[in-house]
Amino acid sequence: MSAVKFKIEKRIKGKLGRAGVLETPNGIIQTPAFVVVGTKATVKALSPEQVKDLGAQVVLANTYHLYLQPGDELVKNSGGLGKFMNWRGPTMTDSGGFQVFSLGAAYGKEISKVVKITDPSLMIPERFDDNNAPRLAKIGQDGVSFKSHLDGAVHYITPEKSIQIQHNLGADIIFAFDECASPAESARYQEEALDRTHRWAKRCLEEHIKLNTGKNVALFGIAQGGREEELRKKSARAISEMEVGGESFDGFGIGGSFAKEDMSTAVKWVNEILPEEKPRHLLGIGEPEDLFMGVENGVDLFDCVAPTRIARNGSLYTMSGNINILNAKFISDFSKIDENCRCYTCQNYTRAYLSHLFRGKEILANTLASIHNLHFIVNLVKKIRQSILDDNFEGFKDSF
RNA sequence: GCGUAGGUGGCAGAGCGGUCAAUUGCAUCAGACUGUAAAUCUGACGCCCUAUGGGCUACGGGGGUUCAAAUCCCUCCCUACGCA
Repeated sequence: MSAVKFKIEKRIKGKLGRAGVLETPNGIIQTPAFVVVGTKATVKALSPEQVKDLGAQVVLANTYHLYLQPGDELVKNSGGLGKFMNWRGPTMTDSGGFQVFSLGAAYGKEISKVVKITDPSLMIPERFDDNNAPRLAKIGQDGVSFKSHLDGAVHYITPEKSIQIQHNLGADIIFAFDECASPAESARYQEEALDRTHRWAKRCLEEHIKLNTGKNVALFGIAQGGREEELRKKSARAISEMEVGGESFDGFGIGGSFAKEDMSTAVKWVNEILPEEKPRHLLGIGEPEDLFMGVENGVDLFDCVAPTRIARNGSLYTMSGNINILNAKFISDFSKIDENCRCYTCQNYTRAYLSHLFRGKEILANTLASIHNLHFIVNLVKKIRQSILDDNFEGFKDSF
């Protein structure tokens, strides 16, 4: 029996998209939904009340970060992630799999999970010095050794360890420990990494079943496969069919790197295979246009650091594109960030004031900007959901 | 009035004969950011042009020494501190 209940309420005709309800022990999530990222058990610059008020339903924290600081045992002793950070609602934790990438192959390089260069041969310079390039995460026999970015201490994380940590953190939904392979890696490596992720997924499931007796935690498996159709489909099949003693994953994450152009096809390949009665989470994706793409292709959950990160750097979402509030033209612009926005920031402050706060490096700038961007994204997904219920997804998408 | 230390690009502050249109920080002007190494990072920043090159004007003002001066000398102006 699954720890979470997922019910599909309505589908987009002729597409994979759907609107549903995901029930967790700590509350329900109306999907599609945007999961707000609170890596270190805090949504940067915001109080949980502010996160709630802007419309967020669920937050996602990170295994690697909380394991290093303050430690998963401490979070457990405090009563669990939700209690610890005073978030009354559903919670999730990522497994640390992304850090295998961000602190490993991507460390010190200009590669991220959304690829700019679509010709793989042009990316070879990024991998030529793989063995010499400094990195904080190295893949070992049956796990990954992380050199802490905080103090340099080495920690070996295995799939079992990640699951143990996540059970200690105590979120409602946890993820399998995977390898988010760099898009700059060769085809052969992608295949190797995929097999490794599958082996790890099995071990995660085994460990989870062991630890979940008498508990009610949901484990999502992660489909990888980079940009290759064959690998994507292979992974979707492997993860959805994976079973240990009759038990399988409660839902799925779609991980790995994409190019903007082929993100939709990649997501489609995967979601056509994943069992439709279980929820799917597109990991780390969440620019406005990506949300339509994801929902249309069957994604139920998104998370992304972009809204909060770019907010702290002065970029703000508007219906007519991003603005950089630090630009000189906003110094004495007394209009709202976005004319029709109903967020707390737009209801009470002007662009000129935000401009002033950013220029003065006032911490309130981060708070007000984060509220606006999160409100924009969280509510955009809510509107998309409503459009599905109203049989008007295409219409809403076009109007946006 | 005398003595001492100084006057350098928006600000602070290096440089003390050629490699100086001038280190660096801040400010300014842009850009980037997609499972958070992130309140971070990158670029531009005297003027002009046929612009990975060329020209012009510049280190308080004026004059001088030198092949060559932000750097040395003279003089004037200004600032800070000390003494009358």
